[in-house]
Amino acid sequence: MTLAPDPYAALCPSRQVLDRVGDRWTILIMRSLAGGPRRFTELAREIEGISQKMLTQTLRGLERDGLITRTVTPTVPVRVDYELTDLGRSLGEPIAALERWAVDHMGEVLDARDRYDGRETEIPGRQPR
Amino acid sequence: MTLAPDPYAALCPSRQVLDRVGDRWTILIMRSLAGGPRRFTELAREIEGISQKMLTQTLRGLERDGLITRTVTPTVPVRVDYELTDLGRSLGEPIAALERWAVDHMGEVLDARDRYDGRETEIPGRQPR
DNA sequence: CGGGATCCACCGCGATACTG
DNA sequence: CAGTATCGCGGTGGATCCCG
Repeated sequence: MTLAPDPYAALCPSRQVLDRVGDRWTILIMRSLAGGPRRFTELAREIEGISQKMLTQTLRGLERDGLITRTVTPTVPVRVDYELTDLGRSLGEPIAALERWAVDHMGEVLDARDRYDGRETEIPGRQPR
Repeated sequence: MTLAPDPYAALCPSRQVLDRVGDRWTILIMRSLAGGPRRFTELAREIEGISQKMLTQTLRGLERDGLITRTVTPTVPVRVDYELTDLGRSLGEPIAALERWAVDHMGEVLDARDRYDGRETEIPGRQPR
């Protein structure tokens, strides 16, 4: 920690992508934008539960990574549109693959969890019968 | 926030998968285990930078989700082997897709970042030339 | 060897208030 | 409308000690 602040950042590219994709809001925002350009308030409305701070922050990160564009129309009041870039759209494929896995296997995961949690909360001397 | 502690957990299955896959260590552990069963200390050695607490914690989570098995051999000292389940292995595919995207497009992302950061730190009156 | 328990520092994020 | 600025809390993870 004294030498390198984050030794993993430079290690694998997948780590960097996962840091983007893995956070709570990126996927939801990109899914919204997959339906076409969106204004700031539209995104805030479509993505239930997001704070305006996190929306701004995540959008900045996505723009920085070249996954979306931010277009300001200097009317009064100002209008800002966000839109996926080709790069952003290309990321949609692997994400979709992950979502397909989730949908296909979520049942098994949930079952596994039930089994695991059930085992843990058993009273040791008690027979399950 | 007063009604539901986490309204997103129940919303989409992809969210749950991403919470697993997205954290710092899951991918690294599963990649290690893709090479065959591993003991606790082997994992700790292969995955540089992980604390023993996070290794334990992440392994528990993976076991709970049915992605890995934990086998205890009651020798002295005890021996514990971790191994991917079929379910765990099946998750390898979508993850590999994501990693392929990362490798293929990391250059573009990095370029985009440089451009973005460059713009922001420009002195307004100064011409870039 | 393979953990569990505890303590603590950090900071991510929400809430709130203000602005062009 | 689309943000920025500030404050404060809670949870995450590292460090350390202990145990079967």
